[in-house]
Amino acid sequence: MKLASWNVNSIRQRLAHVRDWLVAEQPDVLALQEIKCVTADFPAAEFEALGYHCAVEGQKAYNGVALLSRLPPAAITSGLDGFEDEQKRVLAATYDGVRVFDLYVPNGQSVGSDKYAYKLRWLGALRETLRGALDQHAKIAVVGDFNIAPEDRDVHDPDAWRDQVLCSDAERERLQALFALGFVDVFRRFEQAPGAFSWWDYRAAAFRRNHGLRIDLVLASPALAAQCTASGIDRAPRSLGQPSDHAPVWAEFA
DNA sequence: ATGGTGGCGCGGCCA
Repeated sequence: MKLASWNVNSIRQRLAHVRDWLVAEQPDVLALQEIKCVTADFPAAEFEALGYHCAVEGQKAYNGVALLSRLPPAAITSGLDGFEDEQKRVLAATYDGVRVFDLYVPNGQSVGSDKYAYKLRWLGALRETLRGALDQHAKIAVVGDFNIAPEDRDVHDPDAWRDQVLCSDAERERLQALFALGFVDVFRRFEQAPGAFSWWDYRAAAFRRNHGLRIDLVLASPALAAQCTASGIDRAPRSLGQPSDHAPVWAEFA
């Protein structure tokens, strides 16, 4: 099973890129974030024509997540347990016994802001949701835009980013709390070249200079991580015209 | 350089 995740920054603007990538890479599941449209406006028919099922949690203008899959989704849920939220950031479904969570973690804006406090609360609720899910499912994948660079090697200039949002200790501790549940950042299970990032700011020629962060992750529960055979980041779509600011990330499971 | 670019939707917010 090949699982992938891509923050597309508007599915309506990125439809051609996503369609081309699906045809080329044939993932079994592609989790999308920042679709930036209501569910009724999601171009489901375009993906169904390629043989993909769609589960969509849309929102006007901001956020929004969707799951595209070869198999039909089972047991679709949205949101975090016990966390009321207007913002559509979480969608989960089960495929062939694998529970897949698609996340668009809050950005947090800046350390100390109201949005940062919301991000930390949200990550606390995520931890509780995943702890509960582990009681129900052995094989869980948690994929998406985590808006946290796990370590300094995931940051092009760690000193410049020190204590900034996406890199602060409190955010990294919340991510470590997921690892403490047994989840594994499968990308790091494999040999990777340095400077492997998944997001580059649109400004200041950041992609050309590889001024990026690795903030898009595939986490796997212990039983699923044991089946992981490969993981990577596909930089190619980021170099196309009118790209998303994120690249797709993927992992394969036996 | 207190900037820069991009999306939504049409002024300002968000990333």
